[in-house]
Amino acid sequence: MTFSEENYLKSIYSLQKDSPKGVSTTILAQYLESKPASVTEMIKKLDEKGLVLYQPYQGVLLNKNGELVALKVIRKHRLWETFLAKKLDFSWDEIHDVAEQLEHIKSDKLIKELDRFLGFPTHDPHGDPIPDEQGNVIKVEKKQVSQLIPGETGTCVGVNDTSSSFLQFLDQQNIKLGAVIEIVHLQDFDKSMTVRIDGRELLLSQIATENIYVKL
Amino acid sequence: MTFSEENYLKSIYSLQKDSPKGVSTTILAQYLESKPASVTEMIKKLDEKGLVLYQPYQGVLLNKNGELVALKVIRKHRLWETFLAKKLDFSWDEIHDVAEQLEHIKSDKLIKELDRFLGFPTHDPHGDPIPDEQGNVIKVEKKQVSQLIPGETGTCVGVNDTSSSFLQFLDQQNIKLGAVIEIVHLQDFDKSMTVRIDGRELLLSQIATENIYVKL
DNA sequence: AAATAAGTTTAGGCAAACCTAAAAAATATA
DNA sequence: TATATTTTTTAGGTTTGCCTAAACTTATTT
Ligand SMILES: [Mn+2]
Ligand SMILES: [Mn+2]
Ligand SMILES: [Mn+2]
Ligand SMILES: [Mn+2]
Repeated sequence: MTFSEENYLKSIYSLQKDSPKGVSTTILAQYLESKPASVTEMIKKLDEKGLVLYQPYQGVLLNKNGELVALKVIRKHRLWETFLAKKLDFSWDEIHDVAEQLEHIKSDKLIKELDRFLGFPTHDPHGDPIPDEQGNVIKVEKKQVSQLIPGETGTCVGVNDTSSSFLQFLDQQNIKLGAVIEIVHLQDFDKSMTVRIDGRELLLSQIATENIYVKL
Repeated sequence: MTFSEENYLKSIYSLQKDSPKGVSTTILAQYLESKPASVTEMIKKLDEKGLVLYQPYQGVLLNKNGELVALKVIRKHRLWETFLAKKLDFSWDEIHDVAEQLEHIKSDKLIKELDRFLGFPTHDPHGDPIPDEQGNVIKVEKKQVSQLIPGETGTCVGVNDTSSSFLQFLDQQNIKLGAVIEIVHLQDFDKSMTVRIDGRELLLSQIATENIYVKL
C-alpha cells in the first residue's frame, strides 16, 4: 500500500458520505488537488486490487476491504493528532499537516503502543472519533450550529472545517470543544447568528455556523 | 529533499569515515541494497544540487551542505529511536526499522518538541550521540572490546552492529549499556575472548567483540 | 608493457504517479 | 428529439528512482 493509494482511499471514505451512489473523478480530483485523468488511472488500479467498486462514468465507492484500510489510516491520523496536541506542544490548528505525514508510517506495534501511551483516546483534538483496531467508529449524533433555532443551546463537540484559518478563528473567539453555545438571534437575510458563549455575545456568519458541530 | 536523497546522504555520511578519499559506488550500492548504476545516477543528481563532491571513478564525499542534511536526518532518527524506547514499549532491537521511516517526517516544530519532550537526550538507546540542531556531534573516544588486552576493563557505551539479531544476542547475554566488561582471556587461534560481566564469565566471538564499544 | 580483472559509467527500459490534450460518453437544453 | 455542454476516459508525455547489459576506465597481474 503506497502513500498515494492510502490517500485515495481516505479521500473516497470522506466523500462517499455525500455521494452514496459513487464519488465522481472530478470531485475526487478537486479534493486531492489533482486532475480527473490522474484519478481515473488510480481508481482503476485500486479496483484491480479489490479495494473499491468502480464502474466507468458512474464513480467509485469503497468496498469492505477498502473501507477497512481507510479506517486504519484515519485511526493512525487521529492518534497522531492526539499525540501532537496532548504530549507535544501543538495547538489544534497545527496538528493536521504533520499527521498527514505520520499516518503513513507502517508499524502495527507503533500504533498499538501509541494508543496505550495516550490512554486509549476515543476522540481526536478536533472532536472526531478514533476508529478502533477493527475499524469500528463511534457514531455521535451531532448538529451544525446553523441547524439550531433561537433559544436552543448546544455543547460544541466538533468542527467540519479543520483548516488552520478556521481553527485559529475559533481560538480568537474562544470557542473550544465543550463550550456551551446558545442561539440568541438568527439574521434572516444572510443566515448569520448571534450566539452566547461564556456570557459573551458574538456574531457568527453562516459559513461559521455550518462548520461548528454541537450536541444538544 | 526526497526520502531516497536523504537515505543516500545518510549512507555516505556513515561510509565516508572508512573511505576518506571517496565512497565507491559499489560500496554505497551494497550498503543501500541497490546497484552501482543506480548509485551513479543519484550521486550525479546530489552533485548538481550541491550536496556532495563527486568525481567520476573517484567516489563521492559529502560537502558541508550535504553533511548538515545528513546530520539532521541522523538527529531525527536517533530522537525517534529514543522516543520509541523510552516512551513506548519498544526494545532496542525493535526501534531501528520504525525510525528509518520516522526520520523522513518533515516538521521543524515536531523535532524541536520531541527533543524537549524527551528531556534533550544526548545519546540514543544504542549509545550513539544525537547531533544538535546545528549538526554538532559529541565525539566520545571509545574502543572495540576486541582492542582490549586481558586484564583490562571497560564500560559498554555502544554497539557497531545494530541489527535485531545482534542486539537480541546481547540481551540474552545480559550485556547492556553501562555494563562493566573485563577481559579474562584471549584465545589466540580465533581471537575469541573470555570476558567477565556481572561476575559471570562468558565467551565472545571475534565478530561479537568487534561490535561492542567500551570506554576505559 | 601488455593482458586480464575489477570497478564505474552509459544506454536503454520499467513502474508509479503525475500531467495535458483529444476522444468518447453522459447530461442538460433548446 | 436533436444539439450543445459537461464529465469522464484514453492517449501520449514527464519525472523519479530503480533495473540490466554493454561500454569504458582503472587497477592488478603476468
Ligand atoms: Mn486531521
Ligand atoms: Mn488528515
Ligand atoms: Mn538506528
Ligand atoms: Mn537508521
